[in-house]
Amino acid sequence: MLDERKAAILRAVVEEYIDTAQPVGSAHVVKSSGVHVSSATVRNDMATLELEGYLSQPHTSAGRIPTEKGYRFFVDNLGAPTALRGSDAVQVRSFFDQAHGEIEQMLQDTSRLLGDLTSYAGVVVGAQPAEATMRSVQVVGLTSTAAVVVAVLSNGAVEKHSIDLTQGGKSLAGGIGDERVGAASAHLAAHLIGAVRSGSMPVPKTGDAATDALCALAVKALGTDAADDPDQVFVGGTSRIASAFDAIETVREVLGILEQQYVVVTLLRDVIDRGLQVAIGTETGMAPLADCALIVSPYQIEGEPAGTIGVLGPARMDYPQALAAVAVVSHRLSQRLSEA
Amino acid sequence: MLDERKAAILRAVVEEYIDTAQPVGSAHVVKSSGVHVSSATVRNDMATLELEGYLSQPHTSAGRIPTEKGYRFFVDNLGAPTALRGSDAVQVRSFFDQAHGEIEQMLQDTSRLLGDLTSYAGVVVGAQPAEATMRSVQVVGLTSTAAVVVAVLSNGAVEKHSIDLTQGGKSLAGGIGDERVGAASAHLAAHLIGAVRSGSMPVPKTGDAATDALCALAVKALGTDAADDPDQVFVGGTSRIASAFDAIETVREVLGILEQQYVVVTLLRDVIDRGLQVAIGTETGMAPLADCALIVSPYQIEGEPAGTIGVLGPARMDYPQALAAVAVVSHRLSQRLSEA
DNA sequence: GGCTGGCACTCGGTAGCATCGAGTGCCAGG
DNA sequence: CCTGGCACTCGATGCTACCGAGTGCCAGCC
Repeated sequence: MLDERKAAILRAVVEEYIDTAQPVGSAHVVKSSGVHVSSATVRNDMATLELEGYLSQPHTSAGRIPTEKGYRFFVDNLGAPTALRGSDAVQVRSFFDQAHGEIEQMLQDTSRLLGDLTSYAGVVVGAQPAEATMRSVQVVGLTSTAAVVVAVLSNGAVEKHSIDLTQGGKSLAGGIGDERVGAASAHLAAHLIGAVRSGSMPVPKTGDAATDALCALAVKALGTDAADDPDQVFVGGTSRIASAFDAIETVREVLGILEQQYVVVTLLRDVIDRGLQVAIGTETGMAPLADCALIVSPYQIEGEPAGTIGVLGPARMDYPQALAAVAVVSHRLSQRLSEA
Repeated sequence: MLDERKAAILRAVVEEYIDTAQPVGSAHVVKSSGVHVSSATVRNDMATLELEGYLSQPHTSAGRIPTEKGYRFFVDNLGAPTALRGSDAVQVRSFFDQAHGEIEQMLQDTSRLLGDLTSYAGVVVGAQPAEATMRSVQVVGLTSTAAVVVAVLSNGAVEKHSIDLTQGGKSLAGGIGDERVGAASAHLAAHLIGAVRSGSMPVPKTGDAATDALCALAVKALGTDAADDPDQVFVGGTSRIASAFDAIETVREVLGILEQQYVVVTLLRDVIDRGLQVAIGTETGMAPLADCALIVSPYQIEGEPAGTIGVLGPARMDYPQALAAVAVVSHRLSQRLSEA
């Protein structure tokens, strides 16, 4: 463990570097850290901190820069969470007061809100309605070989899946008439409404091969894990990534990551699963994010874990501010989604 | 109009500049343009071209760069459309052969495909099902003060709108029971199925105030113009924007535009409405896109105009390649969406 | 033992300067 | 009207000198 003074020095270096993106020298630390010792003493301590891996030096005659370990110590020792800036608090409040309508739209807007609050990229992974029960199930025929299943879940989510009837084996080979679609729709409604959505929902046979085949396709479509549903990832404020790094190549790589919804979901889930709230650099597990930090927080609906929000920015991120933003938004979002 | 040789010189400058991003000198033009005159002659012509606004000079002793007008002349005189590169043609073919499932997913993937083909950002604006008829309308209650209307349209689109019953005036003030939701659902289905979706769909009164109020809310929700539905905009390959410009500020601005779905829709629509296929620089009507070019193409479903695809890249874009990509993808997409 | 003032040293950044060369404009002659 | 020739421009490149922020270390002090 670091002694009091070294911790203060480290903290000062991190804060200064976050602010200026310039290597921090011992003189600056003396001015800003509140430790009342000479710069020579600070230098000695900084040398030790470098030896222990908290700081590094871009070149001999420059100041120090925090390492990943340095940032980690910093966030682990932040102490009491900061409050949001007043104007930001107002923005969050008015956002959630005005929020209404489609949940997807709201989550998308929330990702943008996170971006606005932090000047980094905001990410929202939507609720996985795994535990929801079905309120309505309906099959609607479009052509003789295409149909859609639409299900409304108890949490208000609407799921839609296309069905290609040519996939349904020989009993559907010739297409299917409206009456059988109707029969299948009624049959599914009768047996699935009230059931928990899952990968294996038993539906009894009707005796009619074509109707049963259609039901089977519909059930299969409905059972597809919603976590794989790419509509459930929302990223906002990506343009801010361009301001966060000066190496254009880094910008490209980070944007490339954010484009891949599946990767983003996995990333957030991994971090949450490891019990982290903040992942710095290699802690994210993704090489292109070596210069990034990620802050995550789960949110709940009616107390049940529902999804994750996060902020992705440079490792030299304003952690107190970003942590506050993520915490507040996660809290307000949970509230908002639970009250409906 | 430009004489033969000046046109050839201009073409050579544009092509070279697109390739290298370096100002092009008279000597290079002689080598690459096929005009068999001396560099001095080319210089004279280039001076004229500059005077007429097709070229500009970053500074006195440098080569020439195409102006917006120069690019415009270039694309207007491209002649026969180029074919896609072989490998790209294969990629398009296999993409559409494998495409299946949800239309939203497919459009999203299409935007990514466009990005891959051109190395710029791909944009797809989804079908506006304004002309579609309703195949199914359903109201599902969630709580005593919230419900959703779900409509399936003849083109396979599923529309979902949340309804907040507290907005429904005093007849709904106390919430509403399941039986009335059911009544409203049946009533709407009876009168709207088969109707063209529009902003004003008449629904007769039932005589029950609460049911009528709910119906009114549902109809209003359904009538909302689908063009405003932000789910209908898909942008892919944004990370490539980072490679397309060297000024990081430009990257930020362009990404900022692409983030605003409403702006993107408007942008594409404006360009299409002006009858353009290519919009260069200020032709886009957006100041931050001064260094960009946009290629658009509408696509059809069953011969009916359905939406727009496009590619946004730097003004020094590989126009032949990008035009070919947009044309082919638009064609194949139309085909694919019509066959279902 | 730990802190401090002092000092020599390092090395990236900047300014000044000469040089280079790609490119131009122009002109006189074919 | 085209061309070879030529003087000129001006960004890019490379060199040198220098500055200064910052370091490491040491001898001395509390």
